[in-house]
Amino acid sequence: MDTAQQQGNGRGVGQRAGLTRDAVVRAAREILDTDGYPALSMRSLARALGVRPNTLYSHVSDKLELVDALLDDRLGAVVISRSRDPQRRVRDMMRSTYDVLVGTPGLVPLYLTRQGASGENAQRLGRALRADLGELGLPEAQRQPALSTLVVHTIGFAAYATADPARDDARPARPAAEARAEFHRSLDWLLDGMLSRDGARAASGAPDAGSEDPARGRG
Amino acid sequence: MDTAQQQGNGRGVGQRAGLTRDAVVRAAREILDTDGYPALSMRSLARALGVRPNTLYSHVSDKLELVDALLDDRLGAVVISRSRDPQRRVRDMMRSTYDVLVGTPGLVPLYLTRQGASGENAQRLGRALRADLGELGLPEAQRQPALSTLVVHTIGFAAYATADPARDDARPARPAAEARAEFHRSLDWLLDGMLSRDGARAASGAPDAGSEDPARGRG
DNA sequence: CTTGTTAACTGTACGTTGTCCAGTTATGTT
DNA sequence: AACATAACTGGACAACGTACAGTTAACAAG
Repeated sequence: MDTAQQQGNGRGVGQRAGLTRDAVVRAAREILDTDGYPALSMRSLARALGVRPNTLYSHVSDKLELVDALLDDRLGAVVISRSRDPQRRVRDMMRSTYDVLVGTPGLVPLYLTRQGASGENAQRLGRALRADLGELGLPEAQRQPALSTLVVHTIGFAAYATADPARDDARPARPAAEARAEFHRSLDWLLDGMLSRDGARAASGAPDAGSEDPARGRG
Repeated sequence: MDTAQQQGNGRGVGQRAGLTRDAVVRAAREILDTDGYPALSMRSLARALGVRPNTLYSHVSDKLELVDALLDDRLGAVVISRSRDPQRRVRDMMRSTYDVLVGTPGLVPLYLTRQGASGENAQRLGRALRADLGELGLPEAQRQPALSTLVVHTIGFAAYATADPARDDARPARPAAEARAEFHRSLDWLLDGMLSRDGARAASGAPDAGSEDPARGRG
């Protein structure tokens, strides 16, 4: 943090600004926190760094790569629970994930689009959760499905909570605390269903025959 | 369908093309089906209709409005289940929703962003589901939360299933049938947890004290 | 059958985006 | 002290959504 990121735009051609990939990601995160995702463009980011837009491509190959870096970066803020009860651990980590995601609204849909960020932090979190699910008695083969179920559910709720409501209808934009409580409840439902023997039965051996063939899209 | 939508670009100024808002939406849906969401721009849509881009603004106020129309349009393909068992009805409708959503990959994240489309079809589906949830014994106050839980969960899974995997890692891109089965299982879990008395207890009166304060994002 | 109003269209253009190409030159290596 | 590397600039391209000001076809009213 010695020579970098002052916005000194009075720099001639060939003069270095001392950027690093990390500095770029960090600056992007700052824009994200301050002005939200729509305000994050390669150009605004370059401007914030006192640099021409194309310069960024020396440190990041793509906007997509930058976004991926941001996604995983965020996941570093999720706390790995240290509770004694494994179910409580899972619950707390998912709650924490939700809170972190809701903290950066515009980014959330991208977690879905990018299949949940496969970076370092994501893997660390995934390992912890898988271990806990194993400890909770889920057979090996069901752990990964259960994990992505939890993750997708959580991201989905975060995305929904941070969505801007449709412009035309005047729904009063439900407060964040309420959305959070709703997520907590649904998470309990999901965990209950997932971990109860009943749930296991319904999942594997339920009479699926006689289903009325729920038309796979007709348009 | 008499005078419209042939791509006769040899039309002078002031000459009408006979467009209607419906024709525009229909053409947009076609582009969506054929070439996917990224290929849908106001300009490509105009090109497909044999018209200049700004013409579209006579029929649609915005791209956002167009997208909203498309979102709800899609939901029209969801089949309202007629099964005898209300839980089966709910399950089938959510499954159908999933199938429909997966049918238009690029559109799915927008359902989250736009808070699930509040158009005519969405409301029809919502009414049916709420009624069934009532029939299943959920108290009035819990129906709406339960409904959005189901919806968010379903959209989340559809979004995840249709996401293009991160470019760098070579995960073998799990087949669609597998993703579908996974969704079915998770939906059963969720319904089980939601409708069991156990679930109700865990949701309302569980000892939430003593939680280790799952840090709400630390930076 | 004329007249006037409305709204569907075109032409043009603005500002924005991500990204590429061809240079320049500071920096680290030999 | 000469050289390779890579961090930068200048400029540009193709695409995007959308606005403004015209032209004129279609329709209602007289």
